Amino acid sequence: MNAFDVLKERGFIKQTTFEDELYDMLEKEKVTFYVGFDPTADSLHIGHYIPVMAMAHMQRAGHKPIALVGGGTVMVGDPTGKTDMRKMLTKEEIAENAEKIKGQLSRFMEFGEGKAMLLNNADWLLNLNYVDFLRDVGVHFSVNRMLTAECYKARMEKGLSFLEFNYMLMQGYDFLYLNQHFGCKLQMGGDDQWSNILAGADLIRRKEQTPAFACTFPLLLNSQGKKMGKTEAGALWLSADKTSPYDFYQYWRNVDDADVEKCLAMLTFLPMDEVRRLGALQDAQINEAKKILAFEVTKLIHGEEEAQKAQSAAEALFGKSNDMSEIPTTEISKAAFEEKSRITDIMLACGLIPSLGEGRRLIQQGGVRIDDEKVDDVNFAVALPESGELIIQKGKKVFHRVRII
RNA sequence: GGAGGGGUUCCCGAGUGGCCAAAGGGGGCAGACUGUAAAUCUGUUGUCGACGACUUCGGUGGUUCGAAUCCACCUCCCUCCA
Repeated sequence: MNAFDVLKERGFIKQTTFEDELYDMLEKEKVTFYVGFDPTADSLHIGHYIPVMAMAHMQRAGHKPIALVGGGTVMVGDPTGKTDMRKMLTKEEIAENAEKIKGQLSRFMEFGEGKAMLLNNADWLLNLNYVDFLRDVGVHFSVNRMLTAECYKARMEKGLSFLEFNYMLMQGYDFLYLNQHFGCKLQMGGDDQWSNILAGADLIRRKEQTPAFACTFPLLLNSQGKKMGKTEAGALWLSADKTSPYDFYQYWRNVDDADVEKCLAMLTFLPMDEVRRLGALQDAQINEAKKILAFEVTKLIHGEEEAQKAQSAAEALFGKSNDMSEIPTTEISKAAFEEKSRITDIMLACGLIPSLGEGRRLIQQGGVRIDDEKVDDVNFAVALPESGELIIQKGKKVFHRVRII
């Protein structure tokens, strides 16, 4: 099956250039393509996962991925769709983030001789000569045309610095560089990158007179058009330190009915027949599909063992099983417990609430239970449990174990 | 460089001397209803030893019994002109 068909069927294709030509090329040859990742944080989040999955599908179909860490381009910052200029990171922060992201990416693809490659554009961007670059690359860009690009619209209102205006040229140059040095012919990325990707493809066609293609993925939006993967704590991260496997699992277990099929198609490797079957389930039955979705995605990101644990924890709390072993747990020393045994203090110590006032509010509204007993006194003093542990429930879905040591 | 307009709580945005911990909306959290869904309705949303106290309205200093509100300086942003 042509890689393009696979991606299309699973909903990965948003826009492409010269679709027919691209299709033919993917049919006939092993295509080297690249996707860029900006090291703005020290972990990838779920938004990056769409491209990662797409790369994996491409690799399975026999093509050669290049994962490009934007260690050079972040120095400038992509203004696309942003209303404000991004906070500038120091060179040290960027280098550190780039390293961590490299580590994460290598879990999702096979790297090595003849397989996927991992590059950092800092290696060629940082030492560019300004005048040479302008004469070499800058001549091919029309400011008039750039200004009409959709991606700068938000900035035409609030202002765009010259620094950021150069971002497009740098990303375009990346593509050219990869084309010249590695025969890269296709750049893929989130749909917000469309303008930047086109810039590169055009640059190659102009300078090298050879074909180059652009292809974008849809952003992961829920049925209401909002970006998915946002939680109270911010983004849904791929690293276990930032988003625990349990929380990660719960996020997918709780997706909107309308989004289940799309998520299964894009975030898992389940065969499409199965995806369609699960997505068609109605009413309460669709919970089955959500369980599978949550398990599969958690497995891909955190491994089978963690996925299993997250699933048993969820079943213990919401369902039939009594296996309570995998709930998030906080250990409190006996001395500390005896000193501060007020329920709100304990919740604060567990990180369940940001302040005592918040805890008080929760209790007043009947949202706190200890070992399934509703707490109705704000100053309730928790008795030292004989078993050495207790389960605090916050709201309907958040469970936390306290173990006295 | 010149002229004008602004910086308010998580976000947007009211407030122009005491009645302001600060309207309204968004978002968040909780309750009801449910399928660990959505929609809807209700409550709540600075902190704390809590009918009180403390910290908050870009920063610093001042006027005043009393300042988010008035004055001075500083700083950042926007618009127009150069």
